[in-house]
Amino acid sequence: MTSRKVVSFENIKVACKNCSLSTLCLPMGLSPDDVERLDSIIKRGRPYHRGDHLYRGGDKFHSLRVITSGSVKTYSPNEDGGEQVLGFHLPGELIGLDAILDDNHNCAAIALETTAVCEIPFTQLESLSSIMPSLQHQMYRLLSREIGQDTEMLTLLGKKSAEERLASFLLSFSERFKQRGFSASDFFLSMSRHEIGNYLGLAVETVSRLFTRFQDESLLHVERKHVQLQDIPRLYEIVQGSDSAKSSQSRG
Amino acid sequence: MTSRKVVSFENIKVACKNCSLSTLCLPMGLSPDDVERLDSIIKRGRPYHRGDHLYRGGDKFHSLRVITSGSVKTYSPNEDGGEQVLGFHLPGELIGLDAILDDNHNCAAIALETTAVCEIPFTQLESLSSIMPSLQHQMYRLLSREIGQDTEMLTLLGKKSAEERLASFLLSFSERFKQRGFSASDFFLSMSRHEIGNYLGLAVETVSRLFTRFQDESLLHVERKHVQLQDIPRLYEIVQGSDSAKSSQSRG
DNA sequence: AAAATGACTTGATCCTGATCAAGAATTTCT
DNA sequence: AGAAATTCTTGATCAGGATCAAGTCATTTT
Repeated sequence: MTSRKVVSFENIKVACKNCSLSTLCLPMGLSPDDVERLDSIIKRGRPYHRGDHLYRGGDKFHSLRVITSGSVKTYSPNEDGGEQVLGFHLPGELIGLDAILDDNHNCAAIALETTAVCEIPFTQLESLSSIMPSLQHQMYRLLSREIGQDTEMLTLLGKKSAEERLASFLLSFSERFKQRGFSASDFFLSMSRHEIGNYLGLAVETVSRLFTRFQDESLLHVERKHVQLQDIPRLYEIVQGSDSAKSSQSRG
Repeated sequence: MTSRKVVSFENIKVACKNCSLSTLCLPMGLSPDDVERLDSIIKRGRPYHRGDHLYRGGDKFHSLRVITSGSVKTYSPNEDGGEQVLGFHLPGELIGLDAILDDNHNCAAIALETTAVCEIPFTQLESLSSIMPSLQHQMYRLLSREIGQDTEMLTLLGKKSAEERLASFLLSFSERFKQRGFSASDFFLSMSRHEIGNYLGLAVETVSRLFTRFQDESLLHVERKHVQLQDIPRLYEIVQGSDSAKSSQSRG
């Protein structure tokens, strides 16, 4: 056996340069050399199972994390025992950015299904970004993007009706699945109705009723976690908040 | 006149090292030398008047801005002509972070009163942060803080009642004025009731009624924009969402 | 397979806060 | 100063979505 050219399957899989997510992820836009250097500080652990915490509120912050497979819910435990769901994260997405401020996780992250992640020790990432302007720039961009996404969410929670919120939620998943090479119109949601409601500032019952209504209106077909979007353009109209979508076909 | 030691008032005023805000602002935690270097890239223009835009949605992004006096509202124009108020910014606060992503302002910023700002050209800031690890770290922290603040706001809009929202709003100003050396209990709000309502996801009328009610309950005294908080501890109880505050003295 | 558990749906009712409407106070304009 | 335009307040009514309650379906346990 010639050892030089033989690489095990595992070795191929775990490098950024071989990762199908690299165009969505931290290495986005970096040169191959830079990707290699970034890769050298990344740790890949065993996968998490459904319900496992990646980190909890109060945990010491050491690493940012990128989901590589599966999905994750982040949430902020609030004083009175409840929680606010902050986001649902798919492969390629970076979590933990809010913990940089004081080296402490103020939020928690939990696996919604079997989930693998890359861990990026932040101190090392910071050092690396000092000597790699493109990485520094990428970090600024990712942090900025997170802020932009949060402000979109503020608009959603501050101004949108229940149906606009759910339509927006579904289209967000549609777009993100599409980006990742999956169907934009046929997918499984890994979170419960309760979690969707919490995230969108709605009661479970409202979410359930809306799914039923959207199905009655032929916007989608839904069966438990399996969603098939049947009229994406009209979902976009609903998100716009214009009542054009309503008036053209109101109720059922 | 000996020219060496004579410095004009203006020269003193415009340097970070002489600025009373430096402990709240970008220079926070930097060494005097580093502050000096940061200072060298900062531009200080003429003040804005009430209603002037610092930037508009769609403007090309070139600088982050720090408010040095006055106050600023940031908002995101939404499709149907309306707007979502994203924040009210006081001296020492940094705005424009959301524009790093694509070198474009997606939001707008407008002066609520006569307002002075420092402009920090982002390209130069980025170069500087490459060679000044402490500045880079500070930037990461500020971006992370912004994310944390946004997620707090998500909880507010997703879960809190109208009275919890207004109490939270007032205490936020109370804390920020206090940090800046002003009274925590006696201040002027520079924004209109309409803008408060928009920010908090409430109708103007609701905001107005809540002010009246809070006054009836001796939580505060309000006259137009002038607010005097009379029972800060109870306002904190209200924010907690526990109905302890309600039950102890309901309505008036 | 039966029972238990938890997730989801559906229906009935209630309540918070929106909307509509009008008047009062303040600021701006001429 | 007087008129006009805003902003703010207050009252009356309405509605979207929460809450309460019960039942259905799916999954897990024994």
